[in-house]
Amino acid sequence: MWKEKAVERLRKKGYKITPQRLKLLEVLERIGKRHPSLGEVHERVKAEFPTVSFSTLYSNVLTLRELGLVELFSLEGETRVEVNTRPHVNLIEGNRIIDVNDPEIIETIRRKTGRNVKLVNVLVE
Amino acid sequence: MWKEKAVERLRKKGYKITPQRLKLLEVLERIGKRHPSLGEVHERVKAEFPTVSFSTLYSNVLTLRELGLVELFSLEGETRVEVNTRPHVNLIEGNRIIDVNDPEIIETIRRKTGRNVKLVNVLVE
DNA sequence: TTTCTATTTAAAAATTATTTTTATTTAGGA
DNA sequence: TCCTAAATAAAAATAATTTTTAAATAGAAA
Repeated sequence: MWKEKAVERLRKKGYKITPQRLKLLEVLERIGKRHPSLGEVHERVKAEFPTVSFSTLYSNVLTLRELGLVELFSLEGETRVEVNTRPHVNLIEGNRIIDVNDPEIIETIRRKTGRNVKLVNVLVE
Repeated sequence: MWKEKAVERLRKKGYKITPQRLKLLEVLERIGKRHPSLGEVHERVKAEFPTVSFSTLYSNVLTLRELGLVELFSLEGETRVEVNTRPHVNLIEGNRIIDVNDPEIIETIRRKTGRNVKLVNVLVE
């Protein structure tokens, strides 16, 4: 599971496994597929660990990004968290984001652009 | 040209062709390909028409979006302006954005997702 | 088990980027 | 030239981070 991988990587890099971090990992494992905004993640974490401040959450999300455990991207002025760090397609319609696992799309883009694709955000109507 | 099309559509919809708007259209025609942020657009406009306020520029950009003359998308916490309203691929590497006109990519995505594609933002490394 | 200390946390302040409000000015039709 | 709805500029308000700093603590070492 993603959470176990995250704990493992944090440990290996010398980060401390604090209760706040564990709760964050738990929440991301649970709702990461929804590509929550930082504010939404904070709300979810607070629901189960009310003393966690936004700045703590924020700094921990940045740590996860440095370790390659999450990607961040902007949508409508908010930062969204992407837990699926493998190249894939996000179908974005307004505020809704749907994960699409379709290697052919990724491969077509890689082949035609010659670039190493991290994430594909498709705005649809 | 895009600017002429924009003037035409503004007129048809009853919007007034103010000097501030004309300058905005001129700037967007010139630097739109770079996907400038709102702040960058404002700087460029101010360089040639110093009294234009951000709020004026902002409200005019929103008007252009309503008329389908520009698209807006977020990148690293900033709103970027997209003048190319035809479906296409933006190759995004950090702060650099490169337009890629490749109908095959668009068609592959449309076919595989069954959705009407507006814009494809590809994050590459 | 206790100590130690670099790391982490929480709170608050600061920053950045919009978004809204409002009083004044003006483009363009009559 | 006049008129007025639309547009503008300035400022205030809001939203979302990002930074700063002092206090608390995880976990290694004794």
